[in-house]
Parts: sequence; structure tokens; C-alpha cells
Amino acid sequence: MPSIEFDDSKPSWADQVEEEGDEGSLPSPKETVKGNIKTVTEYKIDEDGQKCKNWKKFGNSEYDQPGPNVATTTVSDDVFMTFISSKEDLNAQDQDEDPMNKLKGQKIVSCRICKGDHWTTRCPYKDTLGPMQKELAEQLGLSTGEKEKAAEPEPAQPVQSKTGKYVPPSLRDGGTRRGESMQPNRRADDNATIRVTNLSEDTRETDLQELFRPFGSISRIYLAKDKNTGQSKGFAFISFHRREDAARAIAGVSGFGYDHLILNVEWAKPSNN
DNA sequence: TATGAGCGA
Repeated sequence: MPSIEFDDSKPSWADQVEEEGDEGSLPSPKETVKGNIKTVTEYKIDEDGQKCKNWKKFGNSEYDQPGPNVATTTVSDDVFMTFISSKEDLNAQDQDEDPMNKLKGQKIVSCRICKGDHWTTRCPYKDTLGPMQKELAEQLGLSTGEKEKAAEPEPAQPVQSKTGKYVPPSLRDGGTRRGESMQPNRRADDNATIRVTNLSEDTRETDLQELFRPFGSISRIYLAKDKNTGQSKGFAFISFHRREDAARAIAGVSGFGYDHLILNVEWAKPSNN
């Protein structure tokens, strides 16, 4: 066995790092020349004891006085950045849902948009009906106090309002009807949810979004992780707007190799209530 | 290994 020869004349990379890391010793100034620009980098220790790089002025400012030149430089305050978790980056747009406040006093949970038995924020139609509702209120003059013309008897095919726009059943007659859902199928938001298991620990919501978006528009992604450590628990829930899309996602992604693991995708059982 | 969360008309 021939022995491996070490070149002892040069310090190893680790030793170099050690040397440069010594407190109190600073790298000597470095000069690099690129084209007609010469950059001089020198090092110092600032008041916080941090080791810093200082750049000499260069280019057109090479001979400026020390300190910032107000003609070319603006000194601003420090900018601090706050990072927040992007849990809601899907439905990022808030909407104000104000105009239908004449429905107070109901005891059961009733969606203010479609009158279904879920919270407004969980309404599967909030993106489409919310703005329409607002528009409708303006047409009826609710904000100006003008008497509403919608009280007139209407012909029996009222799928379209006078303006030619579609008005869902729950909003006709000035939106006073209640108790009718447009589909007998309630909880439309929960039956298009799938569960994905066998995810690798470093899978993120955005990865899931990219993976499942080809199958249809996604309404919600929940990646289960430990509340304290943030450690992924290896499974996730994806909600589609349409159940068919969810079904195609199951067929398409189940058994899919992802990050050296085989994904398993199936229908999610609804959680509590 | 594995079925989320929880402000509230």
C-alpha cells in the first residue's frame, strides 16, 4: 500500500480559516483591478466588535471627500425586516364583507354570502359572490337610502336581473330570502379535500402547490407540522375547488415518487364538525 | 408514525 503523501509546506484549508478567524488580527487590505476600476477592500473592527469590510471609494467617486457625497449618496435609517409565516399566501386578498348586516340575530351559523351552514370565511363561493354582493347592494341603492326597485313583482324566469347579470337564488328579492342553498350539497368545501402522506420532512406548502396545481385550482393547503418545532409530520391536506380535480389528483399523484419517497394520496376524512 | 385548527356573526 503506498502511503498518501501530504504536502506540509502549505497550511490546510481548515488552518487557514483558523488563522483568519483569530480575534484581533485582520486581513490585510486587498486590491483588485477590473478594467479601469480599482477596488480596495480593507477590514476593521467596528464598535460592536464585529469584523467589517470597508470599501474605498472608487470609480467616479474615487477622489471624493471622506463621508457620503450628498450629490450621489443618500444615507437612510437602518431597515429591519420582519419575517412572518406565509400560511395564508393562497387566498391573500382580504375582502370587506359589510353590506349584509341586516341579517343579525340568527342563531345558527349562517354564511353571510351563500347562507350555507358554515362560517363566511370558509364559504367556497366567497371569492365569486362576495364582490358581486357588494355590487348588488350598490345597484339597489342601499347606501343612499333610495327605495329599492327590487320590490316590484318580477317575471318568473329570474335567472337574470334587469342589468343582465346573474343573481343567485339566495340574493334575489333584495337578498331577504334565507334557508335556501343553491345546491343540496352542503359543505362543498370539504368534499374536495385530499390527504397526502409519506411526504419527506422538508416538503413545503409551496412544493405541494406546484405539485398539485396542474390538476385544478386549489383552495387550501395545509401541511401538518409540529406546533412547537415546526417539524413536518409528513402529511398534508390539499383542498380543490372542484371534486373532479381532487379525484384526478389522487389518480395522478398517488404512487408518485417524490424526494426518494412514494407519495400516497387519498380522500381526506372531514375533521371535527 | 400520520386525519389539520380552535377569532367568530
